[in-house]
Amino acid sequence: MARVGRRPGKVDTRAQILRAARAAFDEAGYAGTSIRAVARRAGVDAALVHHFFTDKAGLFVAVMELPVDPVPAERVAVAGGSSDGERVVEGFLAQWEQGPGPGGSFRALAQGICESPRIAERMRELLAEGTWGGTGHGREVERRRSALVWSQLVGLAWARYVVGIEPLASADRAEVARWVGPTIDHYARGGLPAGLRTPTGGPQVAEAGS
Amino acid sequence: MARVGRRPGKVDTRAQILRAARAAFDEAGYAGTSIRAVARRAGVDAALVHHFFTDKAGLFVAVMELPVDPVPAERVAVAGGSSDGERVVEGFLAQWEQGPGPGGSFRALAQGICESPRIAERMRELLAEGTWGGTGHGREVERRRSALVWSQLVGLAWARYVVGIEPLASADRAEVARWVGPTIDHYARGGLPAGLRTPTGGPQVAEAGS
DNA sequence: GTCTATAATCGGATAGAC
DNA sequence: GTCTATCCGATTATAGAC
Repeated sequence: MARVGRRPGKVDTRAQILRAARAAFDEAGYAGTSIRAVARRAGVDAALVHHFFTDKAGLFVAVMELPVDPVPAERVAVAGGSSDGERVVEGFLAQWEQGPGPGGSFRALAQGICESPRIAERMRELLAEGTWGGTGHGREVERRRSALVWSQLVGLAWARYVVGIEPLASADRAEVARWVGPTIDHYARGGLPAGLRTPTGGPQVAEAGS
Repeated sequence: MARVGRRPGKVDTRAQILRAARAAFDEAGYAGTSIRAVARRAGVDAALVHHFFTDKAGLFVAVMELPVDPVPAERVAVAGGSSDGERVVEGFLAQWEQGPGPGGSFRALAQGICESPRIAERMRELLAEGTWGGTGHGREVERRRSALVWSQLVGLAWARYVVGIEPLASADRAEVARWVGPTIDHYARGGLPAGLRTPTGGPQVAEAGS
């Protein structure tokens, strides 16, 4: 009874720093965000940030850990049986369009990857680890498919959020998904035996599954 | 006669700064490169760089102006009649693999775009202006095609050069081109009338009409 | 046009007291 | 766990002498 609503004293400082850092990275990017600024925003001291996350890259990696997973969409695309490209694209985009800034998190992530080799490496790990669930056959091909899917998704996000190329920047998610979906399908499960083939051919072939 | 071989006294200082800046950006990225470092490298004073290019972003934009054109490949893809996707991809990659660092220029460019809105805007301009040569019909569609092509190309470069995702990072250019080429073809001239269609299907649909 | 010197900040990181 | 104080390094930008 008395233990029910136990308020976590001061447990939230770390999480608070994380939230502040995430917001700051979203707004100002990786280089544009200082540890001091994060601390100020979180209402704590800068040294605290340090002794929690060691250094700036560590903080960034920690921030990226939980809230936004850069891979799940891709995971779905390759591993899941229902590789509906459109859904994958829409989900991928939706994930980055939660916060206030339009795709601010993506910009921050991209910036971080550019600047810190450590972050880039962390991304590689994430990608590699999340790629194939249990399928042991055709490792090489699966890896290739996964990489190709990811390349298109990341390029799309880049065009939409960072550079702002029209009509990709302003179009509806659903519309963009319609444009890019087939490519994802192609990469994820299109036939590319050896000499390669052209894109899937999808819907026009009666029930394309799914 | 006497004027033939006139050596340009000290005309090369500006160009020298540009070369130095380009090399520096390639190696250390945008944020990692200081104006001072550029000046040191060029053998001139930092103030000179300033009074030539105003600020860091200006220098970067100037650097990007001439040596590497981020769009020509795409221009070929959309405008040129011979929209050979594979060629486009290979040309695009080859362009970034000239210098010492593997794709260092791309990383630098990406970093610059991330950080400086001004650079991002400059990129937007470049993209927009280089997109359609003289074709006035189907502006909207052409723009979309162009944007999609660019999204895939940039995503590929990102995966290959910046993050280093395998097998995209180590594979031969030609091989990567074989993987991605069909997608470029699809975006550049695949049929997507209104309700959209799925990837080209290319060869199997006789003359796709364009 | 070119460079020296310096101003004015601001960044990350550490040591050590509460 | 938390914060104060501080070191040290680097950067942009400017003022002004040759």
